[in-house]
Amino acid sequence: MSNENKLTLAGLAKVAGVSTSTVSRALKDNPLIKKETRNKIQALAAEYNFSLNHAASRLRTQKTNVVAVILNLDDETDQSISDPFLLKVVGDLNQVLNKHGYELLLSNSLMANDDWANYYISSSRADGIIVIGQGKSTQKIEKVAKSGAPLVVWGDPTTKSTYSVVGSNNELGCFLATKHLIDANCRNILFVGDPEHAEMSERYKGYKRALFENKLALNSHFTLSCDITSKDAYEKINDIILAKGLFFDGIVATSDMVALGAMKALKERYINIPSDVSIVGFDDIAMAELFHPALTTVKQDTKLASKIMVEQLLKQFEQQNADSVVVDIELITRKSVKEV
Amino acid sequence: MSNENKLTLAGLAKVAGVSTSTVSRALKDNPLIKKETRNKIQALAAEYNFSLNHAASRLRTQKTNVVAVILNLDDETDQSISDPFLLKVVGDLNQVLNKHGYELLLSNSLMANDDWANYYISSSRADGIIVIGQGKSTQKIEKVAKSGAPLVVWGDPTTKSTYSVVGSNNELGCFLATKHLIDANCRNILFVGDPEHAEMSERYKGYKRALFENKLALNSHFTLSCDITSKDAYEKINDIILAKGLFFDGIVATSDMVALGAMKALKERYINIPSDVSIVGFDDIAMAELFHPALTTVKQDTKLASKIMVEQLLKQFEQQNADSVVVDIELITRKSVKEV
DNA sequence: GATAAATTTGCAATCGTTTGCATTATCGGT
DNA sequence: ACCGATAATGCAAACGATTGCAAATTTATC
Repeated sequence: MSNENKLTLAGLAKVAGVSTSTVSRALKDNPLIKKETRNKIQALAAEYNFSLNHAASRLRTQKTNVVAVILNLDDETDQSISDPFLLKVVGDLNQVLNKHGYELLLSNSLMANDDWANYYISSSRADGIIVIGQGKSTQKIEKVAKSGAPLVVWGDPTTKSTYSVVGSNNELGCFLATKHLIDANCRNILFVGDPEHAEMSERYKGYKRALFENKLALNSHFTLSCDITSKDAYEKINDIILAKGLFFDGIVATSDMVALGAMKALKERYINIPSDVSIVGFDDIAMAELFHPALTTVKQDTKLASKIMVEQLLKQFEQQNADSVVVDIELITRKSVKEV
Repeated sequence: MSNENKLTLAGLAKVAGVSTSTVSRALKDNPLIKKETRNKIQALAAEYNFSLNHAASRLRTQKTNVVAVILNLDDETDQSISDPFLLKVVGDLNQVLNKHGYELLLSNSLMANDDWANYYISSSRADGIIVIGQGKSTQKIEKVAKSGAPLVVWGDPTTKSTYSVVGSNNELGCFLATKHLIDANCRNILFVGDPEHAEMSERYKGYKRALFENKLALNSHFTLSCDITSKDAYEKINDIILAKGLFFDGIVATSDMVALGAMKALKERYINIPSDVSIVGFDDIAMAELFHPALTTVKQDTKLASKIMVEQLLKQFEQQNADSVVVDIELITRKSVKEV
């Protein structure tokens, strides 16, 4: 309504009969100001429904209290932006950031130009950047790192980097997953995922190590490259069965969505899970246990991870430097792997 | 790195040998400035990696180019914030907003105080507000509406309101869903959802109308009140079967997550879907077709809805007023309802 | 070549808070 | 009642971009 005559600090000061400095301090409960004056002004502010102009304080303090969260997507497919796992991370981050008094500015890599530091930090839209996903190329991320902007990346923390990466131990996770299949007597294990993608390539290593340590041959036919979407997984599994028949008895999927897509393809061909083919996913999204059979998967603790990411970012706000940190993963055994 | 001597408009002006006004206009490609001057300055800006201080322009122009998106959650459970449907809407909104040059500030109703208009608009953190979900109480929303702030709500558009609501025709959606079950010869149809929740209560009406028009009795035993989470649905279905046995042959679920939770409970008891119990969901989340059996559900077109929501908001930025608009729903028949 | 008209550019105030420093009020002690 | 110390407040200069209006430059006209 009456937006044209919005009450400002100066206006409130006049009402209170004091200077703007006093009001400013009083509202921040600054002990420089006498207790009763503070109370009086705070009461007045409440009464008049006063709210600070945040744009002005940003300009003055050079602090935005905003963190930009960038969903780093490889391809322009709409699919990937709807991966429940990524969105879950966003939701969790939002909770934690809010708790620390920061707001979350959501972006995806398709938007905004390539110079993230410039766009978000220099232009003072945000105080720091959290990138979700390393993607296939870490070029843009490294550019941010080089600029010195506060930065935390959700990705693979075990690979050396100049910036703080927090994430699960992907190699270990996939090693455990593969090992679990081997223990269940699977001998022909398909790896379904995108080995070129940073995090996924670590998972691929884990897969290979498990095979190697168990003296199973690594056969390139058992690497099925596909996007990290259920749709693509569904199609690729369909195709490969059509082309080569059912030549595998286990699947390591690089994400739950991939696993679910694969399961759908199998079910449609009346291939039983887990007796014909065992499968293990990655992420442990909410849906995993709702599926039939309930999906055995490697759980990534997004809640804890979000907490850590924010902590690492806050450290950088205080000029401290922040290392990479690996978040524990856990194999959740359900029903999609046959029992021995 | 060199954050202390960040290049400002004035700095760039000095380099270019012109005034700040000229630079400011040149960067905006203002035709007031001679074409070659514009080019020269733009080139210089690129060379020096210049970026405007957005906080300053906000203050000056009183425009933030930010839209606050509030996830309006009823309960403090973490579950609901991870409902893939809601997050999908956020993702879609982000795409559309970006396309129009706006950024998305994500919030949930638990954060921020109760006076959203004050917090976001008066304090100039955002130019407008999009609320996702009407929740059980529309009090906070009405407060925003009363303040005159640009506002669009995702909810039930068929109920009268003073603000712009965009959403599906929930009554019709659930009517069709129920009708579909009746056509499949279901006679004892359970409604699973929260009739006190704004949108859900409309769905409840649709359910009741379908029963009524088909001369089926409405029995309060067939209304199963539960939260909009798979977990709660799972438990409630479990409980009710334990208490009363399998006294129903159809389920109308108010969301896909609820449907999935219910299906899990049924499957665990070896109740066949759809031959023993048919079920239809609401939303059509990505997972719906991956399930086994693939879930028949009422599709809400989030992409289109997001586009419309943003349009309605932009209208308000131009002082035009924006009506509520209903987005078409569609019954997607898959495999969770028995065929006749 | 002088003047009017059109095109470019610059001046300076403004947006609303914050904060170092100066100033004024208050208080205890003698 | 006076003085120094301490507490409480106010002054005024930033922060950096935008924009109405004035000024300067160029172009057109006779």
